[in-house]
Amino acid sequence: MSMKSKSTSELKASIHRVEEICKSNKLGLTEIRKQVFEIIVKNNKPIKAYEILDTISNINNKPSHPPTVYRAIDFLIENGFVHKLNSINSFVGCFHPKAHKECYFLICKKCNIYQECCDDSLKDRISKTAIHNNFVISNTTLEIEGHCLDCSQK
Amino acid sequence: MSMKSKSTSELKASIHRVEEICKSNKLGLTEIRKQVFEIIVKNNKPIKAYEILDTISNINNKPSHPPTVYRAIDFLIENGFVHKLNSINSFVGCFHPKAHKECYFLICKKCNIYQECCDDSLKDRISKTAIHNNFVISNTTLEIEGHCLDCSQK
DNA sequence: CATTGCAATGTTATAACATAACATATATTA
DNA sequence: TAATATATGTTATGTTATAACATTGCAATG
Ligand SMILES: [Zn+2]
Ligand SMILES: [Zn+2]
Ligand SMILES: [Zn+2]
Ligand SMILES: [Zn+2]
Repeated sequence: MSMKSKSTSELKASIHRVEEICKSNKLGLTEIRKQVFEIIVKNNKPIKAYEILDTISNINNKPSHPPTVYRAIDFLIENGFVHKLNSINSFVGCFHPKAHKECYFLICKKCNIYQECCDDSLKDRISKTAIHNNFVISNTTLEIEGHCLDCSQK
Repeated sequence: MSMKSKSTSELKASIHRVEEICKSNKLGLTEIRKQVFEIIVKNNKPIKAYEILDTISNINNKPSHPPTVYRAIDFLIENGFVHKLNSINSFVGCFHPKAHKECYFLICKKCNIYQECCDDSLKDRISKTAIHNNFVISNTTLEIEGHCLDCSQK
């Protein structure tokens, strides 16, 4: 599996999926929340909150403020549509929302492309480590930084 | 293995170990760097940069500034004596510096105690995931948040 | 023993990331 | 419609981290 960016149809499907989930779960996918989600997924790479802020300000031709963006992000994260990458203070779209609670990531330091890598074997291994330490997991941050195939060949 | 805090003798050993490593590797363990390391390891729990700043200002009876603390932290991280927990913007001491490049963590959200959990099986699993994705790892953030045994029983 | 170079620290300012608090608007629903 | 809840606007501020440049102290070189 290479770390290519998403195709237009994948993006559209992803947006549509979020709309459907919101509809069937009676979640208010407001204009702002939808805009923020689209900005994040269409970016292909992890995006920063203030980049989203600039983008949304440009789109709407009027300045938005940090709380607007952070609130939308909070909504999207709470519902599993977006993840925060703590190691780089950035946000990415989830391409399999509701599939599982946690997602793990590969992040290329060179081209900034990222990839979700949520194998079960990894999940199991983390789970076993927790059990071995009598620890009850509530959430996991796994962010693997390095170089993707393309970038390590250059 | 429970998540108890370190004993006084463990702390002393940890500080002594860093001194020895610096001596034999000709690393300048200056007064400030030593102070910051001691503040971090003696804290037992993840500590924030500005808490270190306050502590060091009190100890020396004169105000220190952010760059002073961040520079010391950088030195300590570079040499593997301290880790940053990205999920909580905090710093912890390493109790087996140079043993391996990456450390993984269990962090109790209730009592804030943390535990390094660097099993090889976990490392291998992460390594396999990277290989499977043709990805070359440079550094890994694995932070498992939840509740320790004591806190989940309360 | 200058002088030069370098590593570390001091200092000031500001950048980057995030939230508090309260006002206003918009949508539900009684 | 009135009451309630949900979402957004707005201002200000809190928190985390770094840039940039001055100063110090110490050791290598001539
Ligand atoms: Zn995901
Ligand atoms: Zn790449
Ligand atoms: Zn460690
Ligand atoms: Zn605990």
